[in-house]
Amino acid sequence: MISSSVEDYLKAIFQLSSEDEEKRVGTNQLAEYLQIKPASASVMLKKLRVKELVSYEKYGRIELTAKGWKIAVALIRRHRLWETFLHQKLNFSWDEVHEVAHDLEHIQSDKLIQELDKLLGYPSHDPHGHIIPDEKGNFSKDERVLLSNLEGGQKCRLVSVRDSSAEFLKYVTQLGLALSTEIEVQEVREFDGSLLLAYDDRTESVSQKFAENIFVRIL
Amino acid sequence: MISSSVEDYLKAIFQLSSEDEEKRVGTNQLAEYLQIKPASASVMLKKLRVKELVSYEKYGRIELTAKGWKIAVALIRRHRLWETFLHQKLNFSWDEVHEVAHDLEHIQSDKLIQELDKLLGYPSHDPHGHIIPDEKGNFSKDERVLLSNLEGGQKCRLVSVRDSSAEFLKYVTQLGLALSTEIEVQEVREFDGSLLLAYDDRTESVSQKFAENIFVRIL
DNA sequence: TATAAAAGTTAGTCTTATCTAACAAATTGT
DNA sequence: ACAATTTGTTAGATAAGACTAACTTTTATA
Repeated sequence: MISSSVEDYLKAIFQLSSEDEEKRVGTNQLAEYLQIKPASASVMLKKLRVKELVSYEKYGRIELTAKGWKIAVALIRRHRLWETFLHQKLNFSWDEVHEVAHDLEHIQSDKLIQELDKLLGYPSHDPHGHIIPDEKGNFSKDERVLLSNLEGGQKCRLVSVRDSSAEFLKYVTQLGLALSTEIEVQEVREFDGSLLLAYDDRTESVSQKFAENIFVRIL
Repeated sequence: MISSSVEDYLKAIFQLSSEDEEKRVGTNQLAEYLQIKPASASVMLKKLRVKELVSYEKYGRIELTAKGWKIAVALIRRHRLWETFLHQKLNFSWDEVHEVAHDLEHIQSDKLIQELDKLLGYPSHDPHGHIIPDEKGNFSKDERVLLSNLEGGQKCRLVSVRDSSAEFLKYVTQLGLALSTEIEVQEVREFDGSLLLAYDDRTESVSQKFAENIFVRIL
């Protein structure tokens, strides 16, 4: 009925839209995210519009319709449930789950997802700390903030990562950080925005860019 | 690297070849099995030959090369492990597992399959009683025979089904038969080959065609 | 053994999703 | 405000895998 490619496009638009509330999603950005050429994205977007999955005017900002949104959220739900499965049941580390989950998420079977959810005990978050939408597509939003927004002296708990690439996750792990690690921001350097962090009896300095990819809950 | 379509073809050739040891596999048969037209199969076969996955001469019988065989067996292993997973962990009945497993089997990740195998406790058979090849592609052959080959008075145990279609499996279930049911063949009618079976305090008559799709071990 | 039927192949078309090259619109900067 | 840059679009090509229609080879049968 609906192809994997189409699903990927919708999910990508969703992800890009939610990264920054008010940032417009454009053809180039989408193409870059999907690792294809802008021309290909442009062609596909026209088809998605015909199918009423996205809405936009030529050269304008791209948005999902209600129909497109539903499909995207269902896909995210499936992706995160599979990631959780891989991590929880099949001993995949958090930097290994993404690729395989990307293939698994395209399998269309309501029963499969419902039962998977049950098997995992209806988890609320995936191994990267991302919220798993429920069957109706409800996202319980949790108040989290980027580590880069904190100031010296504040304490927080790591709740999720923004970048789920294996590369970044390995780096995080190497630093001894994980979900729910309690962190104290000891200092923020004006000069380059780097932060000095204290956690678990260690002290590490991280770049601003790093901090922009870590979500925390302030304590 | 290797597409789902190619995998499907190889698996189909394998299945058809093992159905009847000495029956030749042809284009039409393959097409019928895969639910496509013979012309499409013909074109694809040419490509598979170029890739050295099958060997045959024009208009001749189709056979897998060692390379093709390996891929087919790996696919069967994945298929049967997924079926077992769906049945054992996700409450799918034996007539529901096939379709979803068909999608799942195409996901390529060695770790995924290894860990799945471990999670399931290294099962030897799938929910239809079919042997699951090991990682090296070893098939421990078990001596089983078609129910249709038995004679009146013989006792046996149901070990697997030949047809895995939902339709057939529902019928089997409806008759109160399942894997490991102990059956006594009370009578075989010369006239139409139908059998009178006794098992679990009931007596049922089944057609020859039905009996040709049930594998048993003689007791 | 000649011929009809069955089985298999080839040629050409279609769809989906990609690409490159060329072009058009929008945005930015001076 | 107009040129330069960035962003987006169109046209035409390609690859995979399916299709139909027409043709060829093999097999079965009268």
